[in-house]
Amino acid sequence: MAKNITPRDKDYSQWYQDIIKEAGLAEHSPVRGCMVIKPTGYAIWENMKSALDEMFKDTGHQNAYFPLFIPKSFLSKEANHVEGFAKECAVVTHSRLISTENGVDVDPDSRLEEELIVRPTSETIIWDTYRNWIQSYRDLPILVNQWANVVRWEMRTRLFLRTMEFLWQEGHTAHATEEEAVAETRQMLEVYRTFAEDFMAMPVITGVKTESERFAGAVETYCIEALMQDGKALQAGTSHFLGQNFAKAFDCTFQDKDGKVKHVWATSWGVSTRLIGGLIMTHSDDNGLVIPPKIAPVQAVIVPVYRKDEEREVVFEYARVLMQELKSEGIRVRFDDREQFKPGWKFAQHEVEGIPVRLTVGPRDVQNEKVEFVRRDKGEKKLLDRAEVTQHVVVQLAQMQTDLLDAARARMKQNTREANDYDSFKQILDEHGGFVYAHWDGTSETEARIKEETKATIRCIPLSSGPEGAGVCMISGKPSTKKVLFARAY
RNA sequence: CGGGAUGUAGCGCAGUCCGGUUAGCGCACACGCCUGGGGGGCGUGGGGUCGCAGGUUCAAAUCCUGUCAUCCCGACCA
Repeated sequence: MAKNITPRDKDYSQWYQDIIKEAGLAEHSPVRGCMVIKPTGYAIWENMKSALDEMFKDTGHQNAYFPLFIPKSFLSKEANHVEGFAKECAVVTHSRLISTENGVDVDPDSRLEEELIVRPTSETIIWDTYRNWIQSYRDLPILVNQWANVVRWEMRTRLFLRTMEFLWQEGHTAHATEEEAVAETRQMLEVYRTFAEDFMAMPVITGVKTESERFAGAVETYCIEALMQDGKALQAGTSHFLGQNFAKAFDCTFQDKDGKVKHVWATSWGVSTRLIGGLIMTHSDDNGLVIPPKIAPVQAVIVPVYRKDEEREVVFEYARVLMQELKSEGIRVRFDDREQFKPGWKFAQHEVEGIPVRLTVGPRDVQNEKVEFVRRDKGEKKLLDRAEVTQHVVVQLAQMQTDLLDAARARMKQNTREANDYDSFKQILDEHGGFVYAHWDGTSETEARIKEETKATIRCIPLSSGPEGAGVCMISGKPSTKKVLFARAY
């Protein structure tokens, strides 16, 4: 039905790229692995951003901004951190260009005394800064977030899911006690879970990462894991308890109430534009993008239908009054009065773009005081009395929001299975993909072997969901207190 | 970074194997008329250094070398 969109069952990866292109979310830049986020894609990000930002403020955080460039020496201070990021850093070595016959070249005389690293994440520069902000327990906690871009030199990239430069937010907090820092880590994980479910309509499993999947430099990494339509998992957000690792590396101490000098306890947490990829792969269909109303840049579009100029006039008037009425209810509405496109073309295009609600008005409707209503996720047309339109739209936008979450939850449930031995584990992965709960002995050797043999990784050790009960590891037969969550992942 | 594929108008493609008029088609775009409740019709137009750089040749989209980018599969990662 939709031109230019490859059906999911034919080629899921191609479908994903087609959606991004046809819905006008982003495109490739001339530089490998980077993307241009187009206005529609950026509007989605802005909506996500403002919802999250409000949640951060509500939990006591403030925004600040730290620089893009980090002195090379900073990266070497926390051993695990260095090791984790060393292989994917962009390095600035020179500060000038000179004109040549063929254009420009790097001026060899402009070599920097200390090279600069384009931040892959900001822990180091932030902790170097916090050291100066903190002297006493009275200076704590520091609850700061920043919205920024970061660069990680990736081998293989995919629009939104993994790009060399991406947009994100990174929260960095400093606390006087371990308990407080852990509570902060858990609190922000909960913020992410709430955001994913309430705004993105994307159900997630919360849990703890294993040592091998842990953030470089963290003591514990918590995460939200989502399940995409093709049965692959997506890490959608992380919240790290950093212990005193960075405080020690950057000599960040405070004098406590008891007069003793102690190292500060830290957290960091982030979500990125990767979430947009998750959003696409959670709800969209073969006709194009489907996005929850709370995140949709345009929530309702009005399409006029007319033949003659007289009809055009009355239909436009009817539509404009309706638009104002919807606007006054706080609905993001667009009146598609473009002359160059036919109604049928507009219908198809709005579906590709994922506008949640479409209202069609023609001469017949003006005559009969009706409006045609269609919801993007349902597709059925419904003729409404003019008087009930606005209320209906308000109700249906809210309903669509919960319907999308319910549908995604049902799909997650349907694609979550338990394996009690390694053979059935492999069989489930090959036949269905999805989430698989299984017993694991807790060793990284076993984890590595499973990954090697099946491509599945431990997504997390679930916090509150999933099957309870002890058993034995499907590989080693050693005791396991609880099943952990496996999947092949993006 | 290894293996494979691709790059020709804004988009999708043919032409490349086997070099030879003015590089073609569909959609989109501009203009006109008919149209308009699910991607309309007819007509007339505009738009290309064939990814880029070298080379072979009387002659290169086509052959050779290099390079950049994209996609898929691996290794690495949010």
